[in-house]
Amino acid sequence: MDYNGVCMLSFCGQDNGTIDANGRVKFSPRIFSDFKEKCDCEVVLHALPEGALAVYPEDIYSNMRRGEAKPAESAGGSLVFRRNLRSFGAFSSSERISAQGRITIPPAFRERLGLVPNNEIVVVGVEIGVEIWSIELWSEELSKIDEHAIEKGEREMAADLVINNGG
Amino acid sequence: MDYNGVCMLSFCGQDNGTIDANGRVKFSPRIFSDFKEKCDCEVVLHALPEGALAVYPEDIYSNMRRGEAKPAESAGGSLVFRRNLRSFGAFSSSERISAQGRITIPPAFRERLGLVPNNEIVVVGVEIGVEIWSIELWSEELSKIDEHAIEKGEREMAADLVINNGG
DNA sequence: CTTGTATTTGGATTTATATGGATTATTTTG
DNA sequence: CAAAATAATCCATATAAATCCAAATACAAG
Repeated sequence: MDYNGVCMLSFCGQDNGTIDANGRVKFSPRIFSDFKEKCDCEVVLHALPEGALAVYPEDIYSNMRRGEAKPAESAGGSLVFRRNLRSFGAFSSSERISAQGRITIPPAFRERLGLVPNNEIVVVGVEIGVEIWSIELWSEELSKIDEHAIEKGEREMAADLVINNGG
Repeated sequence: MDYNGVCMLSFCGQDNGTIDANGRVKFSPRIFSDFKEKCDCEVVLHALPEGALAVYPEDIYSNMRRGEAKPAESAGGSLVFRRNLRSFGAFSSSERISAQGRITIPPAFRERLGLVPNNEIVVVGVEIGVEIWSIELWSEELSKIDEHAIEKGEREMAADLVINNGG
């Protein structure tokens, strides 16, 4: 069942939280409800290079990974191919969200992402799933997003000044 | 049976471990479960040139080698082909994972890969199987993977700033 | 060929850790 | 202000890791 009768937007908003002593994160009721509905709590965790832990419903992740044709045949002869398998295999993991809405961050991912026990974290909705950020890395990421948007806007304005006879 | 009812992704994640005094590595319950399911614990070990020991289910390894068609006919006339056969022949070996989830690294592979008794190792999931790395070589490999991902991301963001009239 | 020794292999026991649930406190909402 | 819902804490159980030990095998010497 959907959350409080509100169902239009899935996986949105930001929730602050902490990682408990055993490396577990608890989702807010809203996010928990979305995962129950979309994938019966079966998710894939993927450590992103920019420093966040993505949490996607399983089918979303499958679609992302589809298109890797014939992995076995290609792995023997190609270093590029093996590195590709490594960067997805090593940084992904199937997990299940518990009945209390908690998920354990695999130890191998913790250091890398700043997601160590007792730290403050932010759960960020990204429409197709959520991302878990350490509070420090999230504020850095926000700055980068802002910076990029401002730069892009300025370029757009500059382009608008150029007379375009073809228009 | 699959592990904990979670089965979508096989052979994923990273597990730290050690090689015991007799040169044996123990797989995590997850990885062990994947091998039981996929190949009844019959695997092929293959020492990769980048310094890891690949552990593949037997049929995966067969598929990998199938790309190299008709070895008998080709071997007579081609040095490249003979060398290919040699490097796979010399650096591969069939093994069976024990009932406790342990595997013995053949002595011939140890020195070459830094996989000597009492060393720290990392078992890395690569979707079609796993790789066993010495902790030192793995952190070097990780740096290379990270560097590549970061460079790729920066180029993508830079491209997004360019005004595209065709859009 | 036989016996003694060393090595290796597999399994059992102990110790530590992680998981899930229950309880209590806090906050929110009507 | 009361009731419900959510968050935080704590604890019991289950699970996995580490250590240790015994059996089996291989090896060497006599």
